[in-house]
Amino acid sequence: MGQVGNTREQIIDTALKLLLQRGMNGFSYRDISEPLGVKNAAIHYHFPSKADLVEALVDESHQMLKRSTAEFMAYGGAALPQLEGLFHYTRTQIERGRPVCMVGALSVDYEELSDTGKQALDRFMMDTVNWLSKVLETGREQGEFEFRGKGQSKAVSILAMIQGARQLARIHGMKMLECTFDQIRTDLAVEKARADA
Amino acid sequence: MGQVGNTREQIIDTALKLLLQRGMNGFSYRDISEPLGVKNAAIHYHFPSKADLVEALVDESHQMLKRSTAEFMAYGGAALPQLEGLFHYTRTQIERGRPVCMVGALSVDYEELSDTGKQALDRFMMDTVNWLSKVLETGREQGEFEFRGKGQSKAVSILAMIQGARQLARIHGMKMLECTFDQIRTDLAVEKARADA
DNA sequence: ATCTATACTTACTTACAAGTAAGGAGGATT
DNA sequence: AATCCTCCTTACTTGTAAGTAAGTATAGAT
Repeated sequence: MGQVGNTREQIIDTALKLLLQRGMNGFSYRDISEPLGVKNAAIHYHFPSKADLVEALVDESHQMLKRSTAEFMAYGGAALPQLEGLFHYTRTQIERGRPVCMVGALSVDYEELSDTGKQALDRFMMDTVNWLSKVLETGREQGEFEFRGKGQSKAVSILAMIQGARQLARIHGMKMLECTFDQIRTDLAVEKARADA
Repeated sequence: MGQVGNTREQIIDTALKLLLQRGMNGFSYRDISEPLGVKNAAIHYHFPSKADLVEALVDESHQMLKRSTAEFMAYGGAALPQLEGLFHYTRTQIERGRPVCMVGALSVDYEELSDTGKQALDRFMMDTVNWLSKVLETGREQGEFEFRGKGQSKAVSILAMIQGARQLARIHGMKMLECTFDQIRTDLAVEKARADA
């Protein structure tokens, strides 16, 4: 009892899984406290209201993805490995008990979110759009990708696709996700790389 | 009181909006009964458990889309108007108080669904994939569309995209949806129709 | 006229969720 | 040595959700 900051991290880890597995109204503080072996009120100590908790979880998700995209940069300036990094990140999240993404999960409960929660979700989303937007345009300039329209528009559509595919995958299996990843690759591939009719 | 089958339809209409606006655990039988001016138990009379209700709502959504896709056929055999029909259908659903789609909403609560509910959701999804798959392949054969990969794969990715975009639109406004529709059009357009770099 | 099925209402039970108030235990601070 | 801050626990309140059992009103069939 009383380890520095340990409980808070464990709460976030447990609550994040619960939120993404069951939705905002599908879990209670009890579902968090029981597996951690603490009492209900301990959660309220760290996160007075559920709105506070959910907001922290949005920020946590945002930071997690940000840390990963920063790592993808380490693969060099190439765009394709960064896109593949995003695919791999998505796969890993599912394997780690987070079947759907934060934006997908909370879009359903959107009207119940606090104002700051809504803002945090919007920041998360737009930040990701902007990152992918740059990756796509860089990729096109460098001759790695081929696509029509603006980078921003393509980025929105690809993120929508991944988010949707992750949900389809929960219902009909991982092949829905992999099939979508393949379609994104095929759609972006430069002419010579085509293999189909 | 006692009009034949009227209450049941009103329950479905009200509950469908509530489910898509707030998610499966975001509304109660009271939220349905109060606006309809009936008592809580009246809902339980028609739908003994919430699992029964949700299953009926999945079927209702499925039938609604099926009726619409059947109407799109009346536009003639052309593929593009059928795709535009789907876009229009999505827009109309949002305007009518159904911001996200059934598959997107329930994918979050998937593990809480009854077995028959899961099956109904899967049928809905795969039925839609198969319909769009045919539209796309017909469109490609007729020279209306141009795309790489299999029709089935492209259909999955487009449906994932629309589902995701509908959720993004709830958070960041309708332009997210329209931007995605435009991207789908641009991606599918035959060479001569290109307008961008 | 009675019966019966449908479509409810009244009244209730059980369970759990969110949140709070007050107190305790331990380490660090003065 | 006493105090204070952090991180909890105990014990509670209030509200609401799901579901049920038993009764009632009405229409149509017998």
